[in-house]
This record gives sequence, structure tokens and C-alpha cells, in this order.
Amino acid sequence: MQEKWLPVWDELAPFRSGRPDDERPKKYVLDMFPYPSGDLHMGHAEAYALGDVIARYWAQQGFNVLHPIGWDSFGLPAENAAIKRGIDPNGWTEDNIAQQKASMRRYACSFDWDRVLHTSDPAYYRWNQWLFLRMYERGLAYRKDSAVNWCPNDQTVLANEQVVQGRCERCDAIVTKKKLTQWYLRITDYADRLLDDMAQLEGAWPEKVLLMQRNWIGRSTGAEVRFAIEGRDEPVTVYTTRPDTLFGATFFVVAADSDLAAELAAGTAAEAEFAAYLEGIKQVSDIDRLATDRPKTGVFLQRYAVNPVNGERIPIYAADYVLADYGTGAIMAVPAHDQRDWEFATAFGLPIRTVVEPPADFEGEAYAGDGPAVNSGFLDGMRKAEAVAAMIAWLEERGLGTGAVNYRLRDWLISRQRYWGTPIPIVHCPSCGEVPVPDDQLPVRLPSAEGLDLTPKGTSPLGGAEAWVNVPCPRCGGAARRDTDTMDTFVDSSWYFLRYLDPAKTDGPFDVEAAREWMPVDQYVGGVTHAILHLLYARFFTKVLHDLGMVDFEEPFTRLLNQGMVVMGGSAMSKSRGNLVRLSDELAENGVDSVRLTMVFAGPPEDDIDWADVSPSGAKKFLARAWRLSGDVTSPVGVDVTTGDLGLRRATARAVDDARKAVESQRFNVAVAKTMELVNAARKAIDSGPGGADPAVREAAEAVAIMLSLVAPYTAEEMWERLGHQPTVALAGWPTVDPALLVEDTVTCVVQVAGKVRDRLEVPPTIGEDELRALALAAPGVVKALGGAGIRTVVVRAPRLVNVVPA
RNA sequence: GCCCCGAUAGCCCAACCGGCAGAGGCAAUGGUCUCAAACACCAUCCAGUGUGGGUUCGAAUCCCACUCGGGGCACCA
Repeated sequence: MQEKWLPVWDELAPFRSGRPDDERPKKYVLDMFPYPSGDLHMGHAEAYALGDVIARYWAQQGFNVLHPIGWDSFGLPAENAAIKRGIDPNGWTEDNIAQQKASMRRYACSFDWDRVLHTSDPAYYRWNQWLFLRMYERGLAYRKDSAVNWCPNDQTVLANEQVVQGRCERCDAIVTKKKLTQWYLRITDYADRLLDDMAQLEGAWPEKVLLMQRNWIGRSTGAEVRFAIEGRDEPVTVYTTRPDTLFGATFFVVAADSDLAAELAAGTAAEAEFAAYLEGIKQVSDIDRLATDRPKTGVFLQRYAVNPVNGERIPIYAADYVLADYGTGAIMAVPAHDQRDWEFATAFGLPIRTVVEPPADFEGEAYAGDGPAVNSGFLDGMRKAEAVAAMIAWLEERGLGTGAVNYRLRDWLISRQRYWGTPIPIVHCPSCGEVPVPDDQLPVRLPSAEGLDLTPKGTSPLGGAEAWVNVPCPRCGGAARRDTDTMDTFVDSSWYFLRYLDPAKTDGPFDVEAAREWMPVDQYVGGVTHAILHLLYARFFTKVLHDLGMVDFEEPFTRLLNQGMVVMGGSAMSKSRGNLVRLSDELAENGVDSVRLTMVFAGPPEDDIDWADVSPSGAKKFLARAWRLSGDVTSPVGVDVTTGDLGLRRATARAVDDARKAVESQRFNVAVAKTMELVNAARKAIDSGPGGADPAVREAAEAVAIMLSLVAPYTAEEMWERLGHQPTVALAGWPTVDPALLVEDTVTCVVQVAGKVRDRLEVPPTIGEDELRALALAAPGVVKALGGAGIRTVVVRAPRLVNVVPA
């Protein structure tokens, strides 16, 4: 069947979306593009089967559907394979792309093959560089020196988002900290918009993803408070969400690894102790830091801060439970109302002063809840919200502090010390400093990997490409060096959906006019693994592009579907676990259509599919059963179906309508079930009903073919041909439903007595309440159940239900 | 520790605004066809919705508590 239909589909190109004279309304369906590591696997098969249902459905509904595909082809696997086997990452990548592309074609994905792109193509990454420079011009791309996450295995830095439970999300190595100068994108400038614009996505994105993003951005509101430090000219500002507890601050803590801690310790009696402590915590990995029961440690710096609200002298400690890169790296400690401060105070014998009255039955240690303020001067008696506002006003009046907002989100670290990525288009000149590469000199192409040592060693392999690195400064012409870092590959995937609109464009990253027409993406489909990283970055880029005046929308993806994973025997498939199911084996055994059908029918798309629980051979049987229908139709093409058997016509109308509703609400498994139901009804009509010559049977079989075309394109095409039509069924159009056929002439009304079903009545759907009540009370089952007892009330829900409540 | 989501037949899953627990499939059993088997077709079997309370004429559906499973966050002041 593949040999038969692939050339036909190539010829007809039903899914080419760029025709200029196409007047159909537009829909943009986007599948997350794959990383080209080897051939497609079961996970791809599921994701692309689901995306295809949506794309093909909209095509059947008469939309001009843009459904592109490409490859996210920069990244470590290519580089690691290259190191391991001594081959060129580019060649490895191209080979895998060719293999995946061939598999996708066989898998009958409805992609527009005229729009493919891959991100390791200089014609693509040139625009990464261009966008980077636009951000640089606006101060959104900058370099800073700080302690960064370092993966000792991959020998590269990682973004905050790529560290999971203190481990590298890619290779699972324990992440350490390293002080480096790195490139960042100022995503924190967009924190509020990234958070607030999620209101637009409510109901259209999985609630879980929105929640994860909200948590990740982690906006909190509170106040910044200035504390004078004895023996220091400048006060130190702290951030707190509980300014109402300021009277309860009994000590002060600075992050041990902050510059401030070092400065405060310098020259004091605590200096040596502090240095030893600092050395000690550097040895503690993030893994250990994450342990919840870790005892609080710290060093008294022999110095004092002054609480601005009551002039009290409070001791300053350096500790590792305060983070250097959140807030200001220093806190006021209120042990009575913060569990961490409570633990520290207990360990160091510091005073604990209650300033919020806990409820009488409170049994915990620190009380973080609401309650009336006590021991708090002018705040006494106020509850939390009022006290917070009053304290902020008090501080602001005296210039001692101000209301403030903080975020958990950090700026996005994009430098990577690896080869296979987009070179950062900056030249470092001894006299001019950082100099952007002029636009007309883009792309800065990667030097050939040949002769380069790609082995990770902590600095970028690009530094070894002498001829590439040493360039004249674009500004002064003097000897200068290129920046040798490459960009995080998440930069590549932050705007690829725009590039599809005109992937060959040479005078800009994307076609602004086409973006106005096609964007935002109507439906995005992909794994929940990208719930934070990719989706947050893509949203950020979109907002930057909006501010650059290049797009007129603020959110790139209108609707998001996260498909589940394909697992085997309850756990994720892996070679080492020995439960790997090979897609190629499944395809060879059961065929493309059966595998796709199995994926779609297994359950709701967002649920995991356990391959042990599903039956591709069952799917195969069903497809054969559906296909046989087309051979049993004996009426001619174009026969007047209105003369057909009414029962089957009703079943067809109902199935088509139910399937439509199911697809639109993304219950694809239900849509398949409705198709199965129709196949059963048609079979019955042929074998033991009006027979294959009845026009209603043709109507049903044609509807089945079209419904199946969303899931099983080969089978559907075969049926369509056998039914006497020209290809392609993919554009046959969704069957029209006569609304009259959906109206039943009688419905079954359930009659309950005290909530138990006692009788059933066949009534017209238009029956009135009073009439139905009378009928129900006279029903034999009701009379019997009542047994002469009186009636309290009768609940009538015409036409489906009556409930008689006995006295 | 905090926060989300889920639990329906042996298994995977349906059930619209609270209104007959069953659409579909897998497996099983019986039958038709066959020399026999496979295929195909027909039929049958199977739960009262995780547990305990509550609201309601009526709860799988709403509320509370709990159990189990999955996921997210985790010294973010």
C-alpha cells in the first residue's frame, strides 16, 4: 500500500499550504520538531499520530492547514557521537535527518514538505545571531560574571532550567558551581508579562503547564528594607515578604557565598572562621544542599545591623541557607515566624520573639500564618494584610524601605562551551571591548570540525580553531578574537515556528507579513517535558519580537496539547531495562495505519500509553473490517442517499456528529470508538439488514473512510478508491450531517420511584412536563412500587426522566 | 514538607449542565463456517464507580476527610 499511495500523495501534495491563490481560512498546526538522534521511536509515533489527527481534521473541514516539520539539529548528542566515533557532527546529523524524514513520509504524516528546516543550517542559525544582536542592542543580552551551574560530565554550563534535582537534566551528573563570565538573556525583564499573559492561555493550555510556569516564575510581593550596618557607610537592603514581622527580627543573615559576606567578615575576629566555613560549603554539592533535614550552619561575623523600626542592634551571621542570587542575598531573620530562621535561632541560641499571635491550638515551631500583630508598636492588633501595608507606608515615609516584587526566575544563561551550536556573534577587542559582528557579516559560521579537539575540557573547542578565532576587530580593525562560546540550543527552538512561514528567506529571520496571516499557532502538540524550558523561552522570544515590532501578538501558541509517554509494562522504555519496543518492528508487523490507530485509540491523548495494555493487532483487525465494508457496497457513486435505510442513516449522522465533537474536544479515542460503532452498524445492515445495495450503506462506508482518513490514511485511501472515488480522501471534506437525522422521534424516559428505576416510557422528545408527569404516575411499574403510598413530590425532567418521591 | 492531577468490569477506556453506570476495544467463553485450524461472523459473560462521611428527589459527577498511584516544587525570605 505504501508503494501505491506515497507517489500519488506526492503528486497531489494535499498538504502543501503556501499556494498564493488559496482562499480557505487558515490554521497552523505545529508538532514539536524532533532532535535527529537515530530513527523515529514510539514517542515520535504517538506525538505525530495525534498532531496528524488535528491537522487532517481541519483539512477535512476546509481549512488551509499549515503543518510543517523540521529538525532541532544542534546539540550535544551529535557532538558526543562525533567524539566517540571520530566523525563529523554535521554528517552524522544529516544522515539522521534523512532517515527520520523517510520514516515520517512512510508514517504518512501530513507535513508540508516544502517547508522543512533544520537549525544547524547556517541559513537558520544566522538568524539566531541576528536576533541575539537585536537583543544585545537593547541590553537584553549581556555578559556577567557569576557562579554558574556546571556539568562536570558534559563540561559545560547549564541554565537554571536544565538543572533537575541538582543533576544535569541530560546526563544526570551532579551539577557543581563554577565562577565564570557568561552570556545571559534578560528574561527577568519579562517576568511580569510572562506571568500575567498566562491568563490568555487559561483553558487552552493544560492547567498543569500553566501551574508549572507560574511556580517557575515565582513572583512574590513584599518589601525591601534598609538596615544600617555598624561600621559601614552604606546600609544593606533585604527583601522580605513579611514586612509586618519586622519587630520580630532578632538577627540578620547574609549569604555566605556573597561578596557582601566576604566584605563584612574582612578585618574582623571572625575572618578566619568565615574563610574556613566558606571553603566548607563549596564542597557541599547541590544534592546535599537539597536535603530537607540538613542542620542550619553559619558563622557570626562579629558585626551588627540596626533594625530600622526599633533601633535594635542585631547580630549578623553568614550562612548557606540564604541564597546569594535571590533578593539581595541578605535577610532579616524572624525566627518566630519563619521555620528556617527558627531552626537557625535554635541552633545558635538566638532570641525568638513572637510578633504575630498564633491561634490557641497552634503546635508548630515557627508560625507563618495570619493573626493579630503583638509586640509590634504601631502595628499591634492589625492582621497580616493591614500590617504589611502599614509597615510599607511607614518605611516609605521615612525613606527606610519600599514595597517590592521578587521573582524566582533568573536570567537565562545561554553560553555553552561546546562545538555544535550557534556561535555567539561577538568579537572581543583589546581596545574596543565587546564588539557585535555587523549584520552584513552574518552568519558567523562554525569552523569545520576537522582538526578540532571536540573533547569537553571546560573551554569551548572553538578556541582551538586559530584561523577562525583570530579576526580583525570590526570597529578598529586591530587584532581581536571571536567569542568562542556557542548558544544554548533552546535559542534555536524559541522562534523556529516563525521560520517555517518562509524557511528560505534571506533578508530576515521570518516573513513578517506571513506571520500576520498564520500566527499565532492554533494548535501546538508536544511532550510535557518541555512544560517549562522550551515553552517559557518561546513565549519570551515572542514578546521580545513583539517589542521589536516584528509580530503583532504576545503569545505564540494559542492551544497546547501535551501527549503522554509510551511506556512498556508500567515504566519508561529503555534499552537497559530491556523493555524497549522498536517502532520499526511494530510497523513491520502491523503496518503504519494499525500503529497510528493504536496510538490514537489507546486513551485520552495526555495519558501515558502502556504498550502492554494495547493491541495493535486488534487495530489491524478493525481496519480490515472497515475496509471490507467498501467491498460490500454495490450502489453506484453519487446514488441518492436520502432513499436509504433510515436507521442506518441516523446511525451515520450520529456517528459523524459525535466524532466531530470528540475531535474538537481532543477526545480522539472517543472519535475512533464512534467510527467503530458506525462500522458495526454498517456491517449489520449489510449482513442482516437492507443489504449492500442500500444507498445508506454507501453513505456509511464513505463516512467511515473519511473519518478513518484522520488516523489511518492508507486504509482510508484504499476504501475511497474501492468506493469508486478519485484520490485523495484526505481532501474529500468532512461528511455533512442532516440535522433532521439527529432528532429522534421517540426517546426513552426513565421513571424512578425514590431514585430507583421502576419503569420506562417511549415518549416524543417534545413531550410537555404535565403530560409526562401524568403518563409516569400511571405507569404500571410506578403504581406497583408506590403500593398505594402517597406522593410527596414529582421531579420531571422532560423528556428523559421522572422521579416520583413517595411521602 | 508544600502544591497539582488521577482512581469506573480481569485489562485499556466511555458516560454533556448532577438524571437508566456502558459507547468502543482487549482478554475470556459458546456458536456458525472448515476435514481441522487460522481468519471472518454471531452471541454471551463481567463492575455499582478507591474508602468513610455530607449536600440533594437523585451523586461516578458537587463538598469534606482519608488511602493508594502519578507529577511538579523544594532553604526563593
